[in-house]
Amino acid sequence: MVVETVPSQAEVDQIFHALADATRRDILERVIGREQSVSTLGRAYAMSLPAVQKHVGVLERAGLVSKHRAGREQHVRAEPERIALARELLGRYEELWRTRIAAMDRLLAEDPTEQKE
Amino acid sequence: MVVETVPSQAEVDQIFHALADATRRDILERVIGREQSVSTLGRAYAMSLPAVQKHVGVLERAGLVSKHRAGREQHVRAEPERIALARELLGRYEELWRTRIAAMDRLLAEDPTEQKE
DNA sequence: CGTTTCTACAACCATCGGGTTGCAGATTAC
DNA sequence: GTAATCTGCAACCCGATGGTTGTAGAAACG
Repeated sequence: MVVETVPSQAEVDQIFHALADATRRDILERVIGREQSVSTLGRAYAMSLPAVQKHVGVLERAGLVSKHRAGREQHVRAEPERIALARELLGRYEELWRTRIAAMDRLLAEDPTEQKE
Repeated sequence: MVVETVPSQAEVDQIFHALADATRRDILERVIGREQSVSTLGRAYAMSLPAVQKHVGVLERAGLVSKHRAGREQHVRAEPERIALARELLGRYEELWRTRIAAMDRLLAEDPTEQKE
């Protein structure tokens, strides 16, 4: 069963903004289905650790990952439901597209001379 | 049949960045299945026309809309395939998630004492 | 023709984004 | 206790973004 909560525009902004960076998408890929510590992630990229921390922070605020402390290290975990939500949002556009196209076809079939404004 | 072209990271950046703004998402919604001129779009928002033009430009560079001149006015049209592409990209994450989870389950079933590094 | 409308582009400004370095707190290892 | 590791945060730099105003070209209307 699909969760029916409608996220705010600001939340949607955050989700897509978080996805609009190759490093963040790569981090997301790495932690899907297998948690990784922040420092482990940090070693994977040619940038400073604070930079990676910031990326994780952006993903976390978007709800795409969550952090869980395990001793002195912090584990990053993907949140698949949030990813699914983003996909559903895009699905709405496609649904809207089909609806509009269908409506247009129906209109043309009913009365080819009329123009809907 | 699904088009199998793999977009560059920069293209994916552009696509998600274009989607990370409420005004742009609204523009996209408006032009799905029904073209609209730039000035018509401009009248719909509480901002200057150049601002709306810029938003359309961002959507256009991301491939989510295209512009077509009709006399003196320019019509903006949504590109549903590009939206579908974005959705498929997110679908890859979910697929990866299922794959990883399945692999983990299989590993645990085969040898519960071993820990994969 | 002149006027209006639709569009485009340049310049400017404030804010944000992604990167850096440096410092400090907690936890683990020795 | 001391040292090493993992993390977090603040300050800073610079390029990109999102908005503005102003100017100008091209097409439609009178």
